[in-house]
Amino acid sequence: MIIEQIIKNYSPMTETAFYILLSLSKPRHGYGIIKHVEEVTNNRLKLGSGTIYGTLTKMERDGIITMYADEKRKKIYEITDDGKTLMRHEMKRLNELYVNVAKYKGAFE
Amino acid sequence: MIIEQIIKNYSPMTETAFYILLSLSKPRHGYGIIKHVEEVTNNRLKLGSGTIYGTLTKMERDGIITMYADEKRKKIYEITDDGKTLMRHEMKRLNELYVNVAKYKGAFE
DNA sequence: ATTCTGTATATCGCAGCGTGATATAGTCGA
DNA sequence: TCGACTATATCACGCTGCGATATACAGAAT
Repeated sequence: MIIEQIIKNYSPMTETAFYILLSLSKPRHGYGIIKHVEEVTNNRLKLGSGTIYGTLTKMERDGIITMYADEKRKKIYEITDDGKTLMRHEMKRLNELYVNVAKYKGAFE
Repeated sequence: MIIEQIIKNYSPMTETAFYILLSLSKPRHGYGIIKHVEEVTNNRLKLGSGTIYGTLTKMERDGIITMYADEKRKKIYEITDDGKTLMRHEMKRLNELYVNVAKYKGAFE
């Protein structure tokens, strides 16, 4: 899958997809990602099993992540270069969002 | 609809829902929201008609927004107090996201 | 020994959302 | 009068996140 198509299909990224890829800042397996997401969101976000394994399968199919190691009871994934490009793109979008939050937040107080 | 239920149902907010509510920092009608979203996102985000009118109907039903004026060809909406509470909640979440972007962005360069 | 908690993955159907297409209609300038 | 823009409404489609369900191994406690 070409990178333009990937960006189109994955933007705007859901919070779930974003935190899964963020967790792959280092190689991790599904369950490890669930725990890492809980950690960085202070237990706010708890991913369901259907979410994590479904998303990982889809992301691997699309070339955003790849199998790093397949241990007996752990499938460890890492992010690909296309996945990193996608994340940089998404982080730019989040920056825009943050700027607009700062600009308009007074209207909602 | 009670505020806890609203927050649960609308979190995490989609980018679309967020920019619609952000546009209601002042009273606006559907088409005006579409144009305002294009403006604040530098033409990146163009809401489809199905998105805007469907979302506005749903938000009004849930008490997040309310009819401000019903002119001949313009239905103008404004955000309610519950809608403002929801936005403050969402903005807090976006802050968390932004902090994590800053923390991990080096891993994707 | 058994039971409970935690680790680990997979699949299914449900509900919700964003979207483009389609329809309708008024306005204003070329 | 023709096109571009304003303005709203509804429909079916595809995708996503989710909880439920299933399976299975490990270690600790009773």
